[in-house]
Amino acid sequence: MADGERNTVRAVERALDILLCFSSTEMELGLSDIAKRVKLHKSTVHRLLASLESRGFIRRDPHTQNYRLGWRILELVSNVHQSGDLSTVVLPEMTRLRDLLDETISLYIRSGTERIRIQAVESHQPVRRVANIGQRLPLYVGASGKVLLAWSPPEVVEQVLNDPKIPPDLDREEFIRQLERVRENGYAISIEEREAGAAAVAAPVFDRNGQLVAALSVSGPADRFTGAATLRFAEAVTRSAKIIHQILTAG
Amino acid sequence: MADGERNTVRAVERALDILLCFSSTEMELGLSDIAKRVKLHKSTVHRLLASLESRGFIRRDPHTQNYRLGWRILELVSNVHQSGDLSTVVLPEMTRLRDLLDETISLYIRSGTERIRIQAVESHQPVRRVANIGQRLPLYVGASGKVLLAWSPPEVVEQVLNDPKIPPDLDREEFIRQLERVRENGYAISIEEREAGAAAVAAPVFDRNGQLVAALSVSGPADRFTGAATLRFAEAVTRSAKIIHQILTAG
DNA sequence: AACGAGGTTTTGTATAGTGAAACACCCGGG
DNA sequence: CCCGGGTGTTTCACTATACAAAACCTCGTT
Repeated sequence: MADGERNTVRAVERALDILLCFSSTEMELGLSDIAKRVKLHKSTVHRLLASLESRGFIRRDPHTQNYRLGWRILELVSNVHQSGDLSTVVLPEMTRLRDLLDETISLYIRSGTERIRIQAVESHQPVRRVANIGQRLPLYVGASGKVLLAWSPPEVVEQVLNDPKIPPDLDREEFIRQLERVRENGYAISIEEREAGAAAVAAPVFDRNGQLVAALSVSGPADRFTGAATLRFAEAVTRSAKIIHQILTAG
Repeated sequence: MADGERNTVRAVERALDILLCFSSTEMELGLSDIAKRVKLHKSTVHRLLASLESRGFIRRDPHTQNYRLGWRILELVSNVHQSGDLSTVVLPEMTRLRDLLDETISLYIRSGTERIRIQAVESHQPVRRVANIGQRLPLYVGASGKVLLAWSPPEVVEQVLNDPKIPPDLDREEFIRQLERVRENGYAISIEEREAGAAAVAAPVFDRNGQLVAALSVSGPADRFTGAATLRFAEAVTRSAKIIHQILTAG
């Protein structure tokens, strides 16, 4: 349904692709910039931008006249999270876990062949893992990715391993064995696997029906994720995942 | 340019109107619901929703199959505010003011004939003003609205007073006199003007060129906004507005 | 069974969306 | 001065994309 190839409106998809140009670190973009990124003619982009601007999703910076995200996004964001939602319900326990470990706590869900960080509580330490809510990351790398795959149906693992973006040298059988190990351990560890200098430990969060709903992770600089600390993190994150499961079961 | 009547793409505007159905308190909506709200045929709405879903702006709740805002909004929101931005720069001072007064502090900008709350720090009190970032409100009512108009060009005041949404019984001359009074005082007070039980005091924030950029307001339950307290709030909010002006001038 | 509610699919058509070109403006260099 | 390169804005001929209506499907209720 949501594969984007059927029964959709091309003009709308193009406009949304323009909007997504602003989801990276770029703050302001000019018309030609955007046209290059989305590979459309300038005049088409100009019109699509005018449409986005007409509804407040895009605005023009008063000084530079470059395009920026509009305030309308703010208006919507309070409705993405809502009470009773997973991302809201888990926040107190994530905050408690952050206070216990003083590392950055993130909650990921799987969306297709990616994971999305839908909630985060950052460490207070000067050197910490920065955690942008909404960020999308691969599933085939990192502790949380492995947790999300370890408890997903085999078709999902297959789909991920068939993703063209996957490194050609990834050993499928070794990867499957890793997922088995994650299931046995009940958590996953990654040391500088996705990003140099960064490490994480993640545990699965199950809902009231025993279905995987999210991965809870603690992440930070790799030099703080060694031997005894890693085990301590694993215990704590696993315990919190169970507490969240109880909350979801009771709620 | 951004009046939405020229050189825009109708399909895109329609899709965005659908997205805006979710900006009120509605969390989930069905196809027929949405079609009624935007006054389009079901099949059109179905296609537009599929387009929004293809890019992650809309998702379907796994249990109810109703439509909800997608996670993509989260991904964008971190780019609406950015360091160096007004809404980011003022946050420490707003937090300090909230801690001083223990009332909700908001920052509004004018956008056309409306005001938008672009930043907020809520009171800790059990009964407090709730402040949703991104909310749009009229300019012709409320302390912040009057502040934003009092320092706007006359054409803007004219435009606002000609807005069809304005109450027919609004006394234009009295309103103009109120704006003059606001300019003399250097702040505005509103008691149960926009909303029963709620009151606010607001002061103007100027940029380095002496141009009005925002209104800083303190708001809460009306019964806490009486005589001496109101004056105290006025002094404090005006002082903070000046501090913000200094920050903007220095930065 | 019929009916009404919800959502999904199909289809003919005309108009809405498109891209290319022209235009406007700015800047820097010769 | 002209030229070229960059930015953004406007116009217009053309056609295929977006549309709405109808049909269809499922489910629950009477």
